[in-house]
Amino acid sequence: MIRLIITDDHPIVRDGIELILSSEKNIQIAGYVREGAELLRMLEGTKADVILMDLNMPGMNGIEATQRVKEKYPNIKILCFSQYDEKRFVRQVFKRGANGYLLKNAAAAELILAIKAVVKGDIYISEDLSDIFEKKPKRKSKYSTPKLTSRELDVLNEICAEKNNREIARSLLISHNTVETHRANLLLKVGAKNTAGLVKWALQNQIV
Amino acid sequence: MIRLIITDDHPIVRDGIELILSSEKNIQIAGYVREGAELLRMLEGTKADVILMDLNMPGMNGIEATQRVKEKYPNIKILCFSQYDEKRFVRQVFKRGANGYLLKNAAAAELILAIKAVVKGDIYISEDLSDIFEKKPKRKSKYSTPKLTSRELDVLNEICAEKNNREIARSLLISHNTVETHRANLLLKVGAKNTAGLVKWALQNQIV
DNA sequence: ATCCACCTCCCTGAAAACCACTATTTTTTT
DNA sequence: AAAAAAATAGTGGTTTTCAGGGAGGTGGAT
Repeated sequence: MIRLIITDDHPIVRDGIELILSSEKNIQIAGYVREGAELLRMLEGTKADVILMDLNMPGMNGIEATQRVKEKYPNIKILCFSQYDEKRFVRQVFKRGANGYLLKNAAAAELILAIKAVVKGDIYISEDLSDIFEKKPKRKSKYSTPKLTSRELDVLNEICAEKNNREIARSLLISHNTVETHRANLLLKVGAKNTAGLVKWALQNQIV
Repeated sequence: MIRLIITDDHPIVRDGIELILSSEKNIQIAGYVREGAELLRMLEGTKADVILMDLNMPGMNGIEATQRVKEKYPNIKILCFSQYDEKRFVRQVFKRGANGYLLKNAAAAELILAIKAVVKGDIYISEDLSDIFEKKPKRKSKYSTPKLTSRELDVLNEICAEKNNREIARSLLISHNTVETHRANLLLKVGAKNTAGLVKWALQNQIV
């Protein structure tokens, strides 16, 4: 029997999942919570095998919740469930230990498939997203803040100073191509999508 | 018997609504479509009393669809159904003839209530939204950042969420040109040079 | 001695951002 | 009722970033 906790702030979604799973005899809904903090509280008293995790929630969001749950209960599988198909969420969430990523426009059958897959120990990723992982088996899921090299930190600092690549190149005395390489590596390491993400990360991690 | 068409691109949501309405004998789901154009096609061959309309859809969005439906079938009631953070569309949809506005985090009972209300001819609006029709508390007084308009704040928020102009346009349901205008004004007002500067300012002023 | 992380540099094509305008409509204020 | 502010949308252009490749050189660790 698979015990499932649904984490989503929309009752409609919960009901939808309930309906879909009602035909599945060996999946049992062990609980329903609206956001991350509530989930952590529930886990103290309730056993679960898998958590269906919405990413966009009020209070503690799904990304943070994924990390917290995995820190405390590494055996609980986490299947992320999101309407956003952006790469950055996928990366971030897997870096924090998620076991699957399902889009909300998935069909009913796919939901059941995905739950069973992650419980079995597999990684499940929605069709539309799988291309993201084909290329890079490189960075294994180390859910710690990525370490930046000193040169990358230099570049990040300059980016936060609102400089563009050519200006950065001039002040670091390197080619603008090199700056672009560092920038690309930064995006990858930090899990950002663009400059906005880099600056946000830098400020939140007190780099600047 | 109330004939209902559900317009939403998430199968999960449809299933949830189905489950909630299964207990209601006099509401019948006459159809299910994923976006506006599909809805219009369906209405040519199917009778309906009320449409539960998601606002944020691929293809034709709910605002445009509302207008089109009302032009052709003024008797069909339209109950808009949207995320909490799409409050700003309330005015727009009512201007186009909507009969109700329900948040997606509404409880099951509220959904049934709302459907019945609009069919009866009433206007139904979610509790959390009624304040919109009273007076507008100025955002600037609250946030001690008198510089930005509320729409600019919306855009700034989305920028910090690492979205590009087209993505922002899609989620605010405006043209990407408009987003660019807001962005240009933001750069001017904040005194930033580029995206990096905007994000830095936003974080330092606790906008996000 | 050789593997590896890091730094360096280069390329292309596409997407996105930025700039400088004009201009209409809607909403709020006076 | 008029004026001001905000929100909307557009044109047409330049610059910058992004996503991919590849590739040579260094210095430290195994």
